[in-house]
This record gives sequence, C-alpha cells and structure tokens, in this order.
Amino acid sequence: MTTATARRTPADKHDERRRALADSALRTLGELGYARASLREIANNSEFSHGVVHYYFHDKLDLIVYCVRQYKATCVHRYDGVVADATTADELVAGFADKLVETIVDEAPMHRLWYDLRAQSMFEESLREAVLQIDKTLEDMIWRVVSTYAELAGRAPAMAPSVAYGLLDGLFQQALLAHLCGREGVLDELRAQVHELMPVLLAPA
Amino acid sequence: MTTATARRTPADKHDERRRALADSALRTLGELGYARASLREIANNSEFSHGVVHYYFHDKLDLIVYCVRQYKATCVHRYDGVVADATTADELVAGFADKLVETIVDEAPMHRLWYDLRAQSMFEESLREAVLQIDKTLEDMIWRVVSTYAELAGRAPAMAPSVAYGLLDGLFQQALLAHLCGREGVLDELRAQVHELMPVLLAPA
DNA sequence: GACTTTTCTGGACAAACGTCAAGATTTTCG
DNA sequence: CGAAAATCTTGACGTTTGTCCAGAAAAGTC
Repeated sequence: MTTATARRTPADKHDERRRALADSALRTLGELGYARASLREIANNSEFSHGVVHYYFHDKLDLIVYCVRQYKATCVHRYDGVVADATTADELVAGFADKLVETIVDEAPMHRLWYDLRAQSMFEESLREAVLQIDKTLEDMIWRVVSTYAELAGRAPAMAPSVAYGLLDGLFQQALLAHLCGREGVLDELRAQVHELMPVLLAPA
Repeated sequence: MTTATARRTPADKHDERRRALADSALRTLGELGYARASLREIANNSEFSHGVVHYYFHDKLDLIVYCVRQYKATCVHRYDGVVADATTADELVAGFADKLVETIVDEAPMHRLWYDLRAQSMFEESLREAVLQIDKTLEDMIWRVVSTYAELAGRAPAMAPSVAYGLLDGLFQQALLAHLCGREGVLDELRAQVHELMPVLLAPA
C-alpha cells in the first residue's frame, strides 16, 4: 500500500464521486434535456439519493455544467485517431465523415443535450462562460481535422477555424435533428455532404 | 358598413384575439425562453389575465407552437425584398449579408427562441412536426436567395437546398450567440463570412 | 330590455420543483 | 477501540408550475 497512500487522497475520492454522479446524471439529462430533468429524476435513475447531489454540487446549474464539461472533455478527442491515422487527404475525409455519422448514431442524446445547453446559454448568462469555453474546444477539434486535411492535400485552408466549425456544426445539427425524427437516409446524406464540403474549405491548388 | 358584416365573423374575431395574445407572448418568450416563461409571466407582461390563455389555447405547447409559427410566417419573407431588388450577383450578396446582420441586431430574442424550440424538439416529440415544417420554410427562404444568386451569376448552385441552409444557419447561429455574449466585431465578421461563403455555393463557371 | 352565448377573471388545486438541514451511517485515523 | 470527520438518507420547507373552474362581465340576439 505504499503507492496507495498517494493515489487516494480525500480530494481525489471526492472528485471521483463527482465524476460518477455526473456520469449517471448525463444519462438522464441526455434523455430529458436541461429543463425537464429534475434533480430528483436524475437521482432516481442513479445509485444515489437526491440529497447527495447537493453534497457534491452547489446547485443544478453547477451539476449540469460539470456534466457537459466532463462529457465534452472526452468527446473532443473523438477525431484524433482519424487525424493521426490518415495518410492521404481522401482517407482523412472518409474517416472523418464516417466518424461523424457514427457519433450521431451512438451519441445522439449527448449531443442534443449540448445543443440544448448552448441554446439555454442565449438566455441564461451564467451558462455562457462554460458554453463559450466548450465551443472553443470543439472549434479546435474541428480545426485539427481541417488543418491536417489541408496539409495532406498540399493546399491551404481557405477559411478561419470558426467558419469551418460553424459550417460543419450547421450540417451536423441538421442531421442530428433529422436522425432523431427518424428520417431515413440522413446518415448517408451527411456523409456525402461532408465529402462535398471539405474540398471547399481549402484554397484552390 | 356594408363590407363590415363580411369582415367580422365571430371566427375571425377569435383568431384575431389569438394573434394578439401570441404577439404579447412572443415578447416574454423571447426574453425568457421556452422553459422559463410561465403562462403567468406571459399573461402578466400582457393585457390579458392568466386564465384567458387557456381559453384561446389548449395548453402551453399549443401556445408556444402557435407563437413561433406566427413569427416565422412573417420572418420567412425577410429577404424577399433583397432578392427582388438585386440586379447583380454582388448586389444580392451584399444585401443578403446586410440583412442577416440587421436580423441579428433587431431580432435576437426571437431567433434565440427559435433555436430553443428546435433544440427542445430533439427531446419532445410533439414539437417535431411544427419544427420540421418551419425549418422547411426557412430552407425555402434561403434557397430563394441562393438560386436567384446563381441566376444572376450565370452559374448553377453547387449544393442542395438543405445543405446551403445548413451551412448558413450554422454561421448565423454562431454569430447570434457571440452577439448575445457581447463580443465585438461579430457582425462585421458575419458579413465577411457570408461574402466568403456565397460564391462557394455555386459551381465553377 | 330580457335571453343566451361568448369572453374573461381570479382563486383554488395538486403536483413538481430546488433547496436545505437534522440525524443516521460510514469512513478515517490517532 | 473510540473520537472525529466525511458521507449519505430522508423528510420537510416554501415556491412555482400548468390546469381547471365557478362565477362575473360583456357581446350578441330576439
């Protein structure tokens, strides 16, 4: 247990518990959204009691922001593998497009929660700092894809990072909504759209 | 008053009242958003009592959907003037970009409400029909701009209507959030981004 | 002017909400 | 072991919510 003393400080344990609670909360939040997910419902769908939420989080906003931050922290590296593995521009685009589609299929609840939170931040000022910060990390994530794509293609990006992110986010959001509405063929459409859009993001050779 | 008998059927009066109530409600909804705007708050910020809401609308959802539908019905023709007046492609782009900026400045509360509602529809199935329908009219609105732009430029659109709408909506949404956050220079950036993007929507000459 | 119908008011209701706190339980550590 | 600290449970609180309703007021009709 010599190493154990170092790996288990009280603060670590506290953080670990917060993470577990947030993980649990994310499932309910992804199902009901920000406004409809009550702290009691969140607690019920977890192994915790509703009082413990206030032991680990100051209030509801604190919990939700922590949850989305935690999710996005891992989500933000979703495309790193594709970027690292791709050896040609076309390969990168294909991998990226496939991964986007995979994201919509596997993580639709989490992403609608993100869009919910971002929309709420347009009303609730106390959400803005966290939302802007997360948005920036997403922009960086997209930019890693686009700039690598530009390098592999031997061309220069034609647009600022925020523009590239805005365009792709628009398409993604549209596809997510259509997917949740059960529209057939959305995923293939998104894939095709990304293949269509990516070359446009680069300056002419 | 011979024509008056025809212009004032009881059903018309009922609809007129609904419209007035919705107009009033829109102000509060644009300020607080879908979840935080209670029927009492909506009624308080109007000339009506909170009971009358249930006389004219079945429930809260009914009211909100009616409100957003009503707003978008006029909003959807915002760019028609630009389209009709433009004589060159560049003129159209400039007018369109200016109008987008003007929209963000003048109608930010209404548009954040729309994004709020669209995000909620990802959770609440009963909202989806109305949201998809409105979304389609917005897509048509954008397509009127893009296709006219293509004609004036003597080139063909390079992308499907939904793609053009998705891209522009992504940029617009990003700019709206930044504007609400008080970021300086967003409006000029949006204008520049639109000037940058529009030519890309057309096939090479 | 008396009637019916429509429109509106304001209070009452149960349910659900976020928050809190007192006490039980567990863990930690000398 | 036993005291101290951390963790958790449970129930209660004061609001606020959407909805409903009995009756007042107004409009329409003969």
